[in-house]
Amino acid sequence: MIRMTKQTDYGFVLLTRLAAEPGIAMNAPELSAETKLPLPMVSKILKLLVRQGLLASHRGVKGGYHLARSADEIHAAEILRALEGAVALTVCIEGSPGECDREHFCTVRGPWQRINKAVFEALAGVTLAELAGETPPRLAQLGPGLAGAMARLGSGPKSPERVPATGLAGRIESH
Amino acid sequence: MIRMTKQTDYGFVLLTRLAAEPGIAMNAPELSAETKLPLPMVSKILKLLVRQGLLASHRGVKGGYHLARSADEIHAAEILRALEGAVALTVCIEGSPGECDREHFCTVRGPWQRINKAVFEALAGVTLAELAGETPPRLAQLGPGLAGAMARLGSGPKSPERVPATGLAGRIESH
DNA sequence: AGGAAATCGGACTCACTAAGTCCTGATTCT
DNA sequence: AGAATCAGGACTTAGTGAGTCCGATTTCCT
Repeated sequence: MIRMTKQTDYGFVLLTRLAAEPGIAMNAPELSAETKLPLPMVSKILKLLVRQGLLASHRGVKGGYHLARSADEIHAAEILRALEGAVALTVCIEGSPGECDREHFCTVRGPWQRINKAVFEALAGVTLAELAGETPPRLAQLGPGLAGAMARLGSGPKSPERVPATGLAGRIESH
Repeated sequence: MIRMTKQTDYGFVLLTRLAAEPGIAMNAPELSAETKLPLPMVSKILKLLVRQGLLASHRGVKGGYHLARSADEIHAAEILRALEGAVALTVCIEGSPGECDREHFCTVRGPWQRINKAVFEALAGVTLAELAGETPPRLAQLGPGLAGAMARLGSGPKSPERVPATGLAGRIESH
């Protein structure tokens, strides 16, 4: 089952939340409260996103996080790479020779590169703005909001089952 | 780092090998020897592929495995689903309502479905025949052949480092 | 100047699952 | 009948994702 990690899942939720109100900075406790994600986790991911250049931070009392760039300049592939370290299935990429012993006679190379490229382009074609776009900021603020479902998942009676974190991470049955 | 499991990686190697000589059945020890993959693992994966309908098996002394269908009727998405159980990143699929609490107000749904679809189509667009296609069967038989690189990887001085099995499983840096 | 409230960076534990092995039984050919 | 093969589990081990926590640093406010 190929799926993204919870960290990435959370990351999308956090970024989406921040993108909902451009320019406004939020700190970790605020984001944790709104998304119903555990604070240490939120903090960890925010730090990571800063290091990866997707967020900018401001320290101190009135500190917080905000998007490093406009939400329509950040696409899903970038977010995935920042959080997962990389995106897809094979190592056979044009840019990295020497990684694969089979390079010289590998017949699978071409098709896999095609697959990788298609996957990457699909991910690059979706911006954070689109992901957050239709959310009325009001809803996100008051609501269950963007990560509303997490409340239920988070408050369940100690249920460490294999429930995808936000419901984002999961699977695809053919179609 | 999103990547497929070794099991899937191995599965592709085995299927590609079988596709290289259509109609000819091979048993688990033969496949293990040619691909340099550990026999128990090979056996395990072959059994799985039979259960998933990609391979057909014949028991007994002259038993073995062969493709259940023509290699150009099997595509990568199918193989991935058979081995990974599922293919991609999100659970928000049209066919499965109720899986996600956020369904009603989820703004991320549309774009993620687009991503999922694109990924799936990329995978569905590559057939096993293409993956195996350009391999001269001769080479696969004598050669290092399709899984030749595994010899080196498998015979290394006890190195359980994070080396991708065949070099197939790995990552994509943007491009 | 000093305290409060943030972020930053890292080390750490725990649990789950992928990876791999092995054993027993069922089937088929010679 | 016997040998070779697939079938279907149970089982062990190692790696990593998930989550927590702490000390250090920076910044605002009084």
